[in-house]
Amino acid sequence: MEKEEDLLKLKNQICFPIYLCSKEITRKYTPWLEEIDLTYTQYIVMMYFWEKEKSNVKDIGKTLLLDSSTLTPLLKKLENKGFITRIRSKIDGRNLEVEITEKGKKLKEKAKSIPKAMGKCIDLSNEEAITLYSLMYKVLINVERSNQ
Amino acid sequence: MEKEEDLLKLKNQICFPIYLCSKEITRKYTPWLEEIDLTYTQYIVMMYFWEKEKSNVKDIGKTLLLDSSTLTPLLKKLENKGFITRIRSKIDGRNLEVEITEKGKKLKEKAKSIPKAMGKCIDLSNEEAITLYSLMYKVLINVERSNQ
DNA sequence: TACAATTAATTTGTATACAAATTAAAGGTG
DNA sequence: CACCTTTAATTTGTATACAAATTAATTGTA
Repeated sequence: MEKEEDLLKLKNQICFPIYLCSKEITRKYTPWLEEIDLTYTQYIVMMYFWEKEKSNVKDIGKTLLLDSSTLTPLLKKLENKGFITRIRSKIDGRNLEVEITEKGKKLKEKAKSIPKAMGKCIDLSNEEAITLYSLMYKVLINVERSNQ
Repeated sequence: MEKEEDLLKLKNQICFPIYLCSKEITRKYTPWLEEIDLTYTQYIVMMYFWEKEKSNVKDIGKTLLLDSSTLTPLLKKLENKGFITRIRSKIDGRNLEVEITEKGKKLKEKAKSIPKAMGKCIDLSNEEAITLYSLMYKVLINVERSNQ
């Protein structure tokens, strides 16, 4: 039986390894992403646009769980790099229409090899990966639900 | 059979949910940690000191996988709050001796309830938690190993 | 149709994160 | 013992993150 105070030990924490994993994985991506002039968060946003050509700040944020105040400067950077365009909507001036460019679409070709390379580093069996995947989404759903 | 380009879809990413989980969990901690005047990273560092009263920047960084350039300002903040002391070593002037204070030790009492509250939000069965835990450390070890 | 309420994005402020450069101290070697 | 190398921490620069405040536009309603 675990004492309440033992739960504060790092080795008994479940969140700590998740935090570490996220950081180390992001760090691992860096050299590959540098070759295509992206950071990890920018890569996530580009993946979003490789599936959905046009969107707006709010919808991006809802999918990627990113605050608009994080997205605003990030999208400006992607615009400067020529991967997306940002145009204030004429129908509803509150919205910003964000759209992938041809250059942005072409970037997908260069990024193609990254998932496999990363998968090799993470080096989980197919079964382990599936288990991890579903557990992560379970935690996500539970944590989000507990917000209500 | 998955096409190479399908691996770039967000729903096929294993790293993306880890990234999301880490962020959302950190966000979930915030209100509880605010009550004891800590951020999540500061909390991690305090957990470290609840197990090891005295250390230095390098050793903290090695355990928590934090760069010294992240730790320097963070430790100064913890010092300002009175939870630790920072004293340049007299034996080896390159080292900074970082030590928990009485106030820092007392903080543990206030933090005691946090792990259980967080566990309730995450809401995994014992078995799931163990599986997740070991998978996270497996990924961590694999990713670190791939750095050599 | 004025105007209050709502909504979307931006700005501001604070706190990570890490790479690269710098500083300062200690160790190793001819 | 001078000097080169190594090591530990700090500083600098860039990029997230998010809360709270602000701005600008639209919507709902009396």
